[in-house]
Amino acid sequence: MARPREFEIEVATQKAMNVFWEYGYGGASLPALLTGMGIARGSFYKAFEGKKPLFMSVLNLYDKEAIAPAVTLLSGPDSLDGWDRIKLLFNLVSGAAAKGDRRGCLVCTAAAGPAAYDADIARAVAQALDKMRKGFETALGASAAHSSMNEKNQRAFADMLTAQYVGLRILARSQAPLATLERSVSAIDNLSDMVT
Amino acid sequence: MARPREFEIEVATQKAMNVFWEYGYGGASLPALLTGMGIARGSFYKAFEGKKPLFMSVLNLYDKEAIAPAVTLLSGPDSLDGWDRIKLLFNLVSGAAAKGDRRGCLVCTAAAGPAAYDADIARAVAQALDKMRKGFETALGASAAHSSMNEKNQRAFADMLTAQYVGLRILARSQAPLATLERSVSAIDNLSDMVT
DNA sequence: ACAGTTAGGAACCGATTGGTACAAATCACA
DNA sequence: TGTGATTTGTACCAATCGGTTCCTAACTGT
Repeated sequence: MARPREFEIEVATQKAMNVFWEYGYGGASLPALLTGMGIARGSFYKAFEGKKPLFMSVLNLYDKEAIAPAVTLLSGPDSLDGWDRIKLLFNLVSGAAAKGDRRGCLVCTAAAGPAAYDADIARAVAQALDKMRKGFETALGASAAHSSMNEKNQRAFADMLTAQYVGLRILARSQAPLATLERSVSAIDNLSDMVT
Repeated sequence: MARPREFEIEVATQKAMNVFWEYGYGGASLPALLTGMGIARGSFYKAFEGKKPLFMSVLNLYDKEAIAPAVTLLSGPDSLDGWDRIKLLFNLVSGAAAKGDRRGCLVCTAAAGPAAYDADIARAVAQALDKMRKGFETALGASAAHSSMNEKNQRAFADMLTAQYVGLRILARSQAPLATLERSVSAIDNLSDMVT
């Protein structure tokens, strides 16, 4: 009953995610977003409500496409020991940097940026990171070496690993030497023999 | 033989540091900087060369006023065990957040922001963080529980602690719940009993 | 074929960005 | 008391920011 949209919202949001991921929220200008999304200004404001609402959608999408898989990895499979899952996750992080991916983590970059002055973004960031934290907690519970820790210490350890994850991803984005990232991860690997 | 400057470069740089610290590099607008520094545009461009050169000076000042003291804490005194110094540092970090200081660390915020696309800033950030890393390494060498670690593992552990520091300071800036920061630090405290 | 409805895209908006130009004010020295 | 040197502050600059307006193009149901 009217002219159909020439693009798909989800595809455009996905492309917007890539732009935000590379440039950050503040660094992604509207023209850059439009180019990356392959649409014009008019279509943009028709389909979305503006830059920030789009970013909130992007955060939601990133949660589905990046956070959730990480949490899934940490939560299973049962055939893999919990601590091995954690080691695997951190090795994937340094591995991504080794392959040249220096974008870091969209949520972590947002944490260091707009979350400081925007309550909505801060809330979304906190929720995403809390999922990571729960993932670490689940993995620790499924670790032969750590499942006997008392609940309080397990929770604290999960928080620490979350902070470690954030730090690593920020360092990756800051162009830190690859060796630095890999040594940090190797130290995590070694912790497996020590922290029980 | 000419009109004297009505302000002191160092004091103005100090004030600029506070503005950058609170708003970040990109978030600190020139008017905001001028207001914070208490000078006018003309004086600014006479005394400094622009926003980015000023920021480089600010990074240098931050290195002196915040990084160096932290490294000093990690490097001594000998009366305090190395690991206790590390614990103290992390407790100071969560303690600052508890007192309402949510600015995080200027260098860490820069790592997540302009360091991604500005090589000069990335270099300065990497240098500052490497000082922290060396501080951690020194402290580990002065720790009864860790001084016997082999050099490679000690280095990796120091890198890991640096990433932990960055993560914590970013989380503090992101308005993360204080309890999260404090649990992370308590986990570091507990590591002392475990990682040897 | 036509009416109704929506998407597309360019022109435009005021506000703000970092940076420059220049005249007036203020000093030191003769 | 000039005179030369330098700072100061204002006016101004082009460029860019995110966002709005509005006309045209394109499609669907009748």
